[in-house]
Amino acid sequence: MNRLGRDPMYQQIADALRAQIDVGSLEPGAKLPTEAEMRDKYGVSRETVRKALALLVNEGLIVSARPQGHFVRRRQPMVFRPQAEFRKRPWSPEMDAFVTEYSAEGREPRQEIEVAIVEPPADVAKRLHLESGELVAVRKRVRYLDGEPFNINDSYFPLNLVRDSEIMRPEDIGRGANEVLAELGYRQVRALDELYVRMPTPDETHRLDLGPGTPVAYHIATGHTEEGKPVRVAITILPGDRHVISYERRREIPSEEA
Amino acid sequence: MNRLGRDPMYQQIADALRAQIDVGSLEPGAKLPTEAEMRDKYGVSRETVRKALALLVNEGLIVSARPQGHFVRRRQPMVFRPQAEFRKRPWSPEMDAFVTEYSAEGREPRQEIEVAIVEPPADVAKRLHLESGELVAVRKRVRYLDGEPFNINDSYFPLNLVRDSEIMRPEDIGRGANEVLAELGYRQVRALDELYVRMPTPDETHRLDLGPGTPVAYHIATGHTEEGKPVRVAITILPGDRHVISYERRREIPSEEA
DNA sequence: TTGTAGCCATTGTCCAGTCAATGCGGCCAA
DNA sequence: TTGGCCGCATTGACTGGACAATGGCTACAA
Repeated sequence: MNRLGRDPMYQQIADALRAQIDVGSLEPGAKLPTEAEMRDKYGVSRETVRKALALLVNEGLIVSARPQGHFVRRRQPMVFRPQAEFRKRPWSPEMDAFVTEYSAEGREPRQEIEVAIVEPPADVAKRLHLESGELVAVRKRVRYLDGEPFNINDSYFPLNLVRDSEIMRPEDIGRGANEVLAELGYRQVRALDELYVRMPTPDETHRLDLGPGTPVAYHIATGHTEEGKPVRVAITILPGDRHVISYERRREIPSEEA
Repeated sequence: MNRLGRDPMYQQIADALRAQIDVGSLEPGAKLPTEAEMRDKYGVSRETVRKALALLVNEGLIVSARPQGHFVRRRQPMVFRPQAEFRKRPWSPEMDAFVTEYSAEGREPRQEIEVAIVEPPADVAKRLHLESGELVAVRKRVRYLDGEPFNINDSYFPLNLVRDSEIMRPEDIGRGANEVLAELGYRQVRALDELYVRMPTPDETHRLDLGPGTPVAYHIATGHTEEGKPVRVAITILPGDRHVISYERRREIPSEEA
């Protein structure tokens, strides 16, 4: 380990550790050497070692647990399948097997629900075709698995559609909010999903108890009725280290064309 | 700005800057104060200012351009629509409008193609149901827009299906590799998409010229024939700051159930 | 006008140190 | 045995400094 290979020292140290993690000589959950040990081993100052570690933390490869040391991160994703709301059972044997493989079997789910009437955020207002000043009902849910927060799901509905309905009550709706909306005469037949990948905001970091180096998927689904009226926008924040998002697709039947 | 609000100083400084960016008083492209200016303004050492800036860089909010200073990052995502390969024209007017809004109009696309015969990575081998030792053909593509790398797309095919076919030639296939596969008797009718969100590997960072604080989506699509035989795995790496991924969904026709 | 050498503001890298915070483990008392 | 206190190893926060690297700008030369 020297300066001739002209990467900065902290890069070289990070690379060395990353290689050990990739190769498996440092397994998930394993403890890294302490900062002091690495300082002596590489002959640099502690701050330089810390910079190398900070790099890996930001890459999501390791976590620090003061004062125990640094550890290789463990991962165990669970499936998020947006299509499930329109189709409980997968079409294909492939998807069936996939969902089974990643199921959260044996883990204990829980959710907290909160309902409010608010002015919609700009992106929601736009997708619901609302004039400025029109209000929305929002059902905010935080979902937990084994006591750990797993994702945030906020569903927005135009207030004039759902006022006084079951949707306004902060309880679990067994048959689903979509079904309630359908009973009110607004059955969704199509949805448009958008997925953005970015680093979390500080608020998201806090609400989801995210470690540094954990990106999130920002999933925004807009549900439309047969007539094309948007009646629901659902925003889900999915921490990258706890989820796989999956879709199944099928080739169109030729007669499908306009 | 003081220590009483017990967040560390570098957090407070980062928060102050983040607020200015959120509120828009620092617009995309704007130059931040220099480190020396902030050191004086907040009465801390330069290293502490740098730690605050490093935070924002890792959040993807700012970039540093030595020696010009730090700047608020610009974003301009384009649409990635996996369903396009089975369905050129969107179903719904909503998706149509969405694709139009984010189109890459006026920008100049280019791609580099490379073909090789390799042992498949473990995740590919598993999805193609290959025994260990079986080889695959891989078409590696890097797509550019206006000279900037935009995404990486590697498509894997079981070698025994595509040997000597057009797929092995490192040129653009106008009608698509899927069509060639169909002509060979392996028409894909279903696909299973998985999306993972994570920080890029150093290799991806290099190939896509990613700045720090840019997460990626790892999109892995497995195409199946009518009989359920997997014939293609496509892996796409999508930098989070340059893409929106979108899907459209439709409620099933009731008779669809098994 | 064009090229170029060098100045310089700015960020990048690194050091050697101080003091604070944290949580585990062991010691001791009830 | 149990419970609480405390020491200690370890990471976190921060300082004030040094020198390197970079790229734009200016002034001067061709």
